[in-house]
Amino acid sequence: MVTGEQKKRTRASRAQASGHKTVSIRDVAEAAGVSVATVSRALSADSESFQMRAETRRHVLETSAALGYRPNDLARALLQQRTSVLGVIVPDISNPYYPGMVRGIEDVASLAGYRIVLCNTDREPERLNRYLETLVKSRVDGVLIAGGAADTAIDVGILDQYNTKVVVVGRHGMHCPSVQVDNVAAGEAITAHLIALGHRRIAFAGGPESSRTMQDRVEGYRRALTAHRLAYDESLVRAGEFDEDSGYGAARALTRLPDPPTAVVSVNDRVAVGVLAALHDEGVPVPGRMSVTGFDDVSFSSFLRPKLTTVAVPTYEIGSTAARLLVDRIPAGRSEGASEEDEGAGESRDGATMLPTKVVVRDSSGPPA
Amino acid sequence: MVTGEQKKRTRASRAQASGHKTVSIRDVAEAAGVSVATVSRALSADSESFQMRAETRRHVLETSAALGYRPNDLARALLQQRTSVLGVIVPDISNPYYPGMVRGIEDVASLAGYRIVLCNTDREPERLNRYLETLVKSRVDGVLIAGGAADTAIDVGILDQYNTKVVVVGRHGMHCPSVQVDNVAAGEAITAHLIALGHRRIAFAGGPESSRTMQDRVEGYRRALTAHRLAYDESLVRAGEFDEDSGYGAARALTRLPDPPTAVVSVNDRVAVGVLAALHDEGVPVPGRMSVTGFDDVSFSSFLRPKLTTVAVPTYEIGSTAARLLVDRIPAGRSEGASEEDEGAGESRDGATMLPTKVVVRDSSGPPA
DNA sequence: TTGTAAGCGTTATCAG
DNA sequence: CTGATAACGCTTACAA
Repeated sequence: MVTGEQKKRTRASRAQASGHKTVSIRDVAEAAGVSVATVSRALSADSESFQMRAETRRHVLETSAALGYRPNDLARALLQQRTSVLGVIVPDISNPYYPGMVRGIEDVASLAGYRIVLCNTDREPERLNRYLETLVKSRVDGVLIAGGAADTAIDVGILDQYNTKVVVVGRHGMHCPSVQVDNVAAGEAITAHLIALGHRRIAFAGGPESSRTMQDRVEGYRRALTAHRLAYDESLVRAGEFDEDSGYGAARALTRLPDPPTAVVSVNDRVAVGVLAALHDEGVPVPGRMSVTGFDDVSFSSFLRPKLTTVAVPTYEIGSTAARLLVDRIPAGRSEGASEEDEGAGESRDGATMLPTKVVVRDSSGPPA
Repeated sequence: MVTGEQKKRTRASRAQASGHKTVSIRDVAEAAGVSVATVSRALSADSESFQMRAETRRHVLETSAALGYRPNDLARALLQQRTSVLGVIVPDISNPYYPGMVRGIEDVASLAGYRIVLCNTDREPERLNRYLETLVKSRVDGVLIAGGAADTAIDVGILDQYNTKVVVVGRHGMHCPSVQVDNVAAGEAITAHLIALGHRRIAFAGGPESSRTMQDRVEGYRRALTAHRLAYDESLVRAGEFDEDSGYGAARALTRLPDPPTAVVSVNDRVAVGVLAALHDEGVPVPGRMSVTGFDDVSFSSFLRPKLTTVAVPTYEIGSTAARLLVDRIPAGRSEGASEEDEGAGESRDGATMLPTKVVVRDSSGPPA
């Protein structure tokens, strides 16, 4: 009795002092004249599975609604040891490659009952690790790491110490599942397309050398050259950023070469836009005197003039696939461990799920002059 | 004694059963041979403010590190009544207007010690409200709502019942602070630019009629017309989506009109890209026979040929400003209420912070033929 | 069918 | 200077 009164007074006074009134399960219980357990049962997701008088349930539901009660997910999470939160780490959401992917992630996460917390690393390993630390402290159920130095000695230890599942997008050195596109093959394919058109001097534009994506696409470009017995000329590979400016600069430099290339494969569509702009400014007709290709196939690619030949990369699917992979790795019940069964269906633990890319031939590529 | 042993056994067995070993403050306490209170103090952020033997602190810190202990933010949040999480609601992160804004939000949130959870509504009020519900249940400290039916009877009640601060981006009918750009004025300015160039028949392309942003930009367009005694011709206003396709379709329709316009203001840059594409395909020179303007000034605008005349909208700043506004509204201590003082410095409760836009004249606009 | 009470992992308030 | 212990809000055996 006395205890009850005290508690009530505590809550009441705090609420009064702070000027607002977040209602808890106990408030509902008191108002409805039942115990908190009963309220919990009435409001539980699988309420039906409990044996209780329909009348009681109805009454509790009504009171709860009347009071505007919202169960505290924090308390629940603390108890159940799962937060229904996924960490999503990307280099930079304002890089057009990622929004589609994040959308894919959020869509399946949301459908599966998860929220996502978004982190931007700017490809700085230090930031990556700081975010991982934060995410672990907040006990997210899983983390999805996309691009940006995923290799850099990520402290996987802390992740699985706290039972945090991980899925990586892209190539990496980590011991965990991943979703990838074969950028090497894609780079090779788009370059081969140019070679088939008759090009012999082909340049490569844009992208930071530290990026694995960039490295792979260049590697593919290089392989295509080699496969067709064409020389790999370093002066034709212009690294930079993933933006228009890099493309612009690269193209200007390229056209000024004593022996300029007849085609340039860009590391992504933004870079290609820059290339196209520079070529336009230099009065170089595309594809007449120079063929140009992009990578990713973002929305505006087919609206450029000339329409951009590019490699379609299914960013949305990359995201949704990765999210599904992650969600599926998270044990359902509150304290499952590594029970053998739930890892079923040929889904390998550390497997790389490869998604297809596709060369989309449009108008910016054609035979050399 | 007995109780202690029991507890220990419980933890141990659970850990064993589940196969992993998330370490708690009690584990650290036991390992270090001190009480949990001491551990908590040693690890507290303002540890220095506590009176304790340096030796003890050092020892605790070491043990903690050795065990790989990561404090559980959930427990802390439950106790302190604040999660350090911000909800961010946008129509669609893959719409290029939002990534920059979200980046701005995340940057200041992160710096202020907040994480952000991202939600996409696709402008569906139902989804908006479902997300709000979720966010409140997870007890986020604040919510940032950008665009997309922010008007639609948002249940503000539940928000401040659970003491969740809100900031809105864009015009709205809610009783809370907001960050806005004056889209009406901007629409008027860009249209005026065209009029000053000598245009008399000016069209408007793209954007869903349900969008407030669209409505405002059209309204500005209309006002400019009226101010200059030009007729507002409904057949010249082609609604659609915010994408390239809408621009393309609108432009084709416009050029086929018996008395086609000599200029078209697009609701955003993506639409403008579509317009440009259509005009190119129709053989209509820009700006020779048709001037085109965009809105937002996204990264590629200055790389289009002709370079796009547009209205620069500071999306990053919109995000960072809104986030700062929100963070500043969240009480620092754990259970502050609406104490009068901390609302100081002329920062009005429901004020609209207006951010400037700027007409950027480039090459896609010029005098009519 | 419903209630009691033991935690989940912290921090803060008292004592010692 | 350090240690018990009571919350925070919820779920779930176990009792009644």
